[in-house]
Order: sequence, then C-alpha cells, then structure tokens
Amino acid sequence: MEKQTITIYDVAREANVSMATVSRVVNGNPNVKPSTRKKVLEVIERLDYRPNAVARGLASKKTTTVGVIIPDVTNLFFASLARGIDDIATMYKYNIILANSDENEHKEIQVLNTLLAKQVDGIIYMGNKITDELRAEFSRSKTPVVLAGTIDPEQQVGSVNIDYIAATEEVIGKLIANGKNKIAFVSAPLSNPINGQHRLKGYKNALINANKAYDESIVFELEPNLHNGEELAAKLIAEGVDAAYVAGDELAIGILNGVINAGLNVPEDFEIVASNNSKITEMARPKLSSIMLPLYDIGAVAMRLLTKIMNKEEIDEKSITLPYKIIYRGTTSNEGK
Amino acid sequence: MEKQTITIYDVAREANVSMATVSRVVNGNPNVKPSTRKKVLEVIERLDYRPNAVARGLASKKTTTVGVIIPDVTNLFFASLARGIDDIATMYKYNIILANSDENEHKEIQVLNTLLAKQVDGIIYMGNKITDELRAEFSRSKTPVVLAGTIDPEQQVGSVNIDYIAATEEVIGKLIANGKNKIAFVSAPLSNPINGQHRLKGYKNALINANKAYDESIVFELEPNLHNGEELAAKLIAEGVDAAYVAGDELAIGILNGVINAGLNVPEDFEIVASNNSKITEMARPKLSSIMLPLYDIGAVAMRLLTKIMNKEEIDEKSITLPYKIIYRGTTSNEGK
DNA sequence: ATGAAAGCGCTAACAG
DNA sequence: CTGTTAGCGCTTTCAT
Repeated sequence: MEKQTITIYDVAREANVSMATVSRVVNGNPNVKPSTRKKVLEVIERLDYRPNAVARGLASKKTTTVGVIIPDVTNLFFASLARGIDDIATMYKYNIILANSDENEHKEIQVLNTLLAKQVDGIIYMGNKITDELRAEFSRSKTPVVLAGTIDPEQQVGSVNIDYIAATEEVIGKLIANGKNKIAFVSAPLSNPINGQHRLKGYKNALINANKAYDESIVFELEPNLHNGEELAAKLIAEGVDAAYVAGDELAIGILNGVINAGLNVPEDFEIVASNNSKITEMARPKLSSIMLPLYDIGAVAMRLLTKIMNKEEIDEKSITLPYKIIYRGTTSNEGK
Repeated sequence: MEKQTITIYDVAREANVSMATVSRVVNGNPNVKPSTRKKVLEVIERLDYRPNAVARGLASKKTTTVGVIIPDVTNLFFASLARGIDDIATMYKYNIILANSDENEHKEIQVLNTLLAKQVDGIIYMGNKITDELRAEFSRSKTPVVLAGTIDPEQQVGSVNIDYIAATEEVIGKLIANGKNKIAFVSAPLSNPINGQHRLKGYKNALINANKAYDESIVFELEPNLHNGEELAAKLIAEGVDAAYVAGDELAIGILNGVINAGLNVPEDFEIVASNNSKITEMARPKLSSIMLPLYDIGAVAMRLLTKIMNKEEIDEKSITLPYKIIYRGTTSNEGK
C-alpha cells in the first residue's frame, strides 16, 4: 500500500482552517492569529507535512532555483566560482541546477533551454566567448542572466569580473622590473575575450610602458592542461624566453615543472606568474606567484547581483569589477618588493 | 506590455486539436496520426512553444531532476564524481541540483529536506559518516538514494565504491616490499568509515602479512588540506618514518613538498602513496604514486544505478564495487616492478 | 487516433 | 484575521 502524500488540504482539514490559512503560516505571512498559527503548526508537525515546491512553483511562478552553466566542475577555477554562487544562493533560499557545458556552443544552447523549461528564476553563466546565438537566447527569455568571470563585449547582461587589463599590465611590469627580457604570453584560447582582448592588451601595454617591442612569436595559445604546459617548457627555453605570464593555472604548473625538469632554476633563470590563483598554485614547488582573482567572491557577487535583479531591485551598475591582488610567491624574484 | 507565455492550450487552439494531442506529440506518444503530428509540430515551431517543466512535474509527479549532496565542489575528488554524475544524468535527461554540505550534519539534513521538497526523483549523496538521523531521513521518504564514493556500514541504500581494503593492503605491501620500515598512515578523519574502517584495515592487514607490528603512534588523523600536510612532514621525519600512505591527495602533496623542502630525496629517502588520484597528483613534482580510484566512473555508475532504481528496474546488486588500479609514479621506487 | 475533463498541490486575489 | 475561488500549465484516465 502506497504511502499517501499529505497535502496542504489535509492540514487544513485537520486544523479546521482553510488552505489559505495554512498557506499563510507556511509562508510566514503575519496576518494570522497566533493561536491559529500555533494550531496549524501543530498539525503540520503531527502530520509531518512538507510543502510541495513544484506545486508552489507552478502557482507562484517562482521556483527559487537558479541555473548555473559551468564549463567543467572539475576545473578548480570554475568550481571555486560555483562554490561562491551556491553559498550565496543558499543564503537567499535558492538552489542551483548545475550543468556542465564543456564550453561547447551546442551544449550551452541545449542546457540553457532545459534550464528555461524548468523555469529557473535566473541564470548564472560561466564560459568563454558568448556566441551570437547564445546572446540571442539570453534576450529571448526575460529570465535574468549574470555572467561570472566571463566577459561579453556586448555587455547586454550583468557580469562580475576583475580588471584583467590592469592586473596583467601590472604583473608584466613587475617581470620587466625584475630584469626579464623575453617574457612569453601563454594562454588558453584567445577566442575568450578575457584572454584575447583583456589580458593580451595588458601584456602589450606593459611592453609599451617599458619601450619594448611586441613579439608575436612568444605569444602562445593552447588548450590549458598540464601536459601542454610541460611540453611547452622546452620550446620556451629554446626560444630564449626567461619569464612567462600564464593564463591558466594548470598550464602554469606544467610549464613550471617542465622548466625545472629541464634543469633551470626558478625564479633565477625563469620566472612564472599564473593568473587565477586557484588552490593548485600553492601546491606547486616552488609555490606559484599569481594574480589573485577573488574566485569565490566573483561567484558570490554574481549570485548576489542576480538576486537583486530577480527581486527587481535597483541596480546601480550591472558590470561589476572586483579588486584583485597580486601575490608574489616562489616563482618570481622578490627583491625590492 | 508583458510578453505572454504561450501554453499548450495556445498550441492546441492554433492547431485545431485538443491539449491532449499536443501533449502526446510533445511527449513522443506514438498514438498520433503523422499528419496531425506534423501540423502540431509546425504550430509549436511557429509559436515557439516551450513546455513548462514545472507544470509537467506537478501533473506527472516526476521532475527529471536529481539532487546531489556534495561536501564541497571545490574538492577535486568530489568534483570529479560530480562530473560523472552530471554526464550520465544528462544522458538520461535528468538535471542535477547541486548542494554543498561541508559534511556538516545539520546542513546535510537541511539540504536533503529542501531537495525532497523540490520533489527530486532521486538523490546522490557524497560525504562522510552517515548519521543515524540522516539515515532515518533517507528511509522516511520513498525517494531513492545512492551513495557515491561513500560507505554506509548499514548498507541500506545503493552505493558505488572500490575495495578500499584491498587497495590499501596492496599498496602498503608494495611499500614494504620496497624495503620501507616505518610506514605512516596519514588520513582525513577516521570517523569516515572509508578511512577508519576500510583503509586502516587494509593497512593493518598488510602489516600482518609482513609480520610487522601495528604502531599507533604513526597513524595520523587530520583535516586533509595542503597546510596540514606540509606541517606534518617535519613530524614524520622526526619520527623516523620512511614512507607514508596518505588518504587525501592535497594532504599528500603537502607532505611531499614538506619532505622535499626538508632536504630529503623522494623516493629514495621517503616514499609516498596518495589514494585518490585526482588531477593534482600529476601536478606534484615528482608526480605522486597513487591508488587510482575511477572517480568519474564512480559518479557515473552511481547515477546509472539511480536511474535504474528510479525506473523501478531490477537491480542485481545495489552495492557496486568498481575495479581500481595502482599507478606508481615518481614518489615510490619502482625497481622490480 | 483524438477529445473532455478531472486533477496535481499550492498561491493569490477578493470578499468578508 | 480568515475563507472562497480561481487558476498555474500540463498529464492522464476514460470515452468515443
């Protein structure tokens, strides 16, 4: 015999009140006499009643869940953002539906649509380049979208980032100040505006500031995994590169290990700066110097921004720029710092 | 003027059929004449109709979403499981609601309840010790639960794991065969049955096999983070330990770096074996030898198992044990292997 | 093969 | 402060 799910109606009957009243106490509506509230609460307790969020969602047109599109949870960079997102979501009584996209345009569209079908109240998107098709889908629905740690040059929707240009410029400047002559720019695909437009621009700016020529032959674009980093090390050394700015922590560790295994000393012969400061930068030996993105905060602030939008509050600035730091650890020479 | 959401009713009207028919074509019910199916499909296309999953969920009592309770997405071990879970979920048309619990009993109960309120079709739980209260909640609802990479001695619900005892026993045996005399057992809290009962048992077994005494003074229990590992290294060296089995990859890297920074050679003076083989084991220098848990697969199989249960299919064995491997990399001496 | 109609469990006016 | 009454958008018998 099936266990009968007990509904708001059962509670109403047992408590001798109407469904509306039960609904009121469940939702904390103050317009209920304390004594009847108490009575209802007792029945709820006794019957072990649990409101059905789906029914509630249908009736109220709000699901208190937000969709989160993430390239890959297994990537510490995004996982850290996701953690910030979830914590703030929880704080505001939202849950998150997490969907991996692998930065695949087709999957992104696909996932976005199922998220919308599930009537999420909002969406947080993390990824790379936002295709026109995706942008079109974003605006087609009136569901609010916020970008976390990703940049859309069109700036249609809210977003949270740091000033990648300034950060990169600063760090390259430091490398130059340290006496490095040939500083490589190593990056995940440049199709990502953060890499291709912002970080690269910061790199160029620093070069200009120092009166150095931009040399495209030491700008590398590759899939950001450990192996590619290890492999690139030899090439870097062969090119006479003596420092590298690396967009992608895993890539940075690969390069670091590759360079050391090749017999060079870090930071004496070769300096490296990573750019995300995910947990793994501290696992390297020596520990990686890195731009310190406030990963958790980016996620948290993005979610907070989304709650405001969902709540139709006034937003002063929908493109939020968070402060960054640069932390010089073992892969840069720290004299004079 | 508000954009009017278009419903199944609108489609029915425009296509001159009943809602039931539209519902049928949307759900791929074969009992529809091809010509009318075509007609309906055209209207759906024209009106850009998208079924409301919430309404569907209320009517059908199935939400096609599963809840995933995870200690912390930021932990590569669990993130890897989560990836396997999500991929298989997607394959079977489910979405996942991801909720971080921090292995906090209170949060776990809390989260479980909101998941149930949202009428998830099933739950995948990852964590540590399953408290009696949690176990009680599990059985209180008829929502199926599967444990991924976590052990409940009570074996109430389905679960997917490897044979931790055998794996640990094998790896300790190897360390002994390599001539190591004082092998520490370093672990995250032993309250987790995997650590406290299975892994530790494997460790003891190996000792017995080799006719060595169990020495509690070199069994360490601590929060599994990098810093604790680094700090423990000195103690280990002081104790005259010459090898360590470490349950927790981050912890293992900490110990590795600590030991090397103290001037020892790895693996000559000190061997280390990690036990989860998350991505970071390869980022260490030298790369960490490790028990190779099929993390992704554990998640994937757990989700697959859950789909079967949700689908009320016959389950031959609800406690699944996946094969493991041991991969000897740079932190163990590999002579004779 | 198709339609009518009764819910699914809850919220939200509205009335009192 | 409380009850009545419509729905929310879709699935699902049950007829036809």
